[in-house]
Amino acid sequence: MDRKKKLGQFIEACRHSGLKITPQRVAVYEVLLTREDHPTVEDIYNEVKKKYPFVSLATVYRTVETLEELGLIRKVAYWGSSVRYDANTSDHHHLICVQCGAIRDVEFCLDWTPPTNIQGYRVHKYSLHIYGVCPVCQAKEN
Amino acid sequence: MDRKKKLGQFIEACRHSGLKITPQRVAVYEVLLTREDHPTVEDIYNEVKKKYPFVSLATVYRTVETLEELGLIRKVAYWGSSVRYDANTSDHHHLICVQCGAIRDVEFCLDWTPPTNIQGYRVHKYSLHIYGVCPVCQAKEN
DNA sequence: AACCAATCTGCTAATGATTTTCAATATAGA
DNA sequence: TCTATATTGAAAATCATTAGCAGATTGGTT
Repeated sequence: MDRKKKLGQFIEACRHSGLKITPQRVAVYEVLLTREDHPTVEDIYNEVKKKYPFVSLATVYRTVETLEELGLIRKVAYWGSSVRYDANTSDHHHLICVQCGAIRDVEFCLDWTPPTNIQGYRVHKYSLHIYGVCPVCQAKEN
Repeated sequence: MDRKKKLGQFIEACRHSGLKITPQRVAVYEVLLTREDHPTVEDIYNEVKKKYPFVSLATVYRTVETLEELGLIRKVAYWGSSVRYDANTSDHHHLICVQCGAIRDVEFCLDWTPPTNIQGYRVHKYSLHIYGVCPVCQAKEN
């Protein structure tokens, strides 16, 4: 579906910035396009390794940084100790499990727009973090 | 003002949990009660060192963990590489500078209450993260 | 189809933040 | 004051992330 389109945009963005299109880069971005759970770099690495067993963790770190600079992915403010990434760069909110750290997109919008100036800060954007217990962790409680 | 009261609650909580009341613990909590900028552990350490030059960074790490377990302080979901702590455990929102990472409390409330169940998550609470450029960084732009 | 310059990659070592280990010390209750 | 137990400081260990470098790939040229 629009995964194809997104990959096309990525190729385009690389060309535009003089970046080379390597299988590793494509693979990293594909993993991010596929997953809904806001994976860590380690998660992405494990996924990419299935296809390219020789890929290096350092390359995955470098690639997510590149993708972020291209504006194709975002860091997600997180709970645990590792950074998580999100290929959905449109405005949306997150649902965070306080037990296991799972992060999902919230499927509704809050129709609220912040003032452009709050307490002297020049405001860019906002995001809502909703904390709770995910269905999987609830099941474990019994 | 109610810093006294909060310290009293802390003493009480320690007694209740069989934790000893040490000058280091009190000092760490006092720093957190005083500061409005959601300091990192390193920040707290530097502040505590003024009073107790021999304090160890490890002790500060241990103490913030203890305080968090007691429910007296909270980790703040963060942007940069170090965890930041907040002695304000009531519901409130944060204003984050995307340049320098400064975090301030937002002085207004959003009168919105999330549903108690969202996409299967049992919702506890939420917080709003507003990103922008703080006055100090704006001044540096000139 | 082979060439070349520039960019990338994988490996390894370095860094920064946080946690653990452990012997010595301080606290709280008897 | 005495003692059991929790806590501390200092140093080593761990985890996530970044940097350095030599060899391999990419993409534009012949």
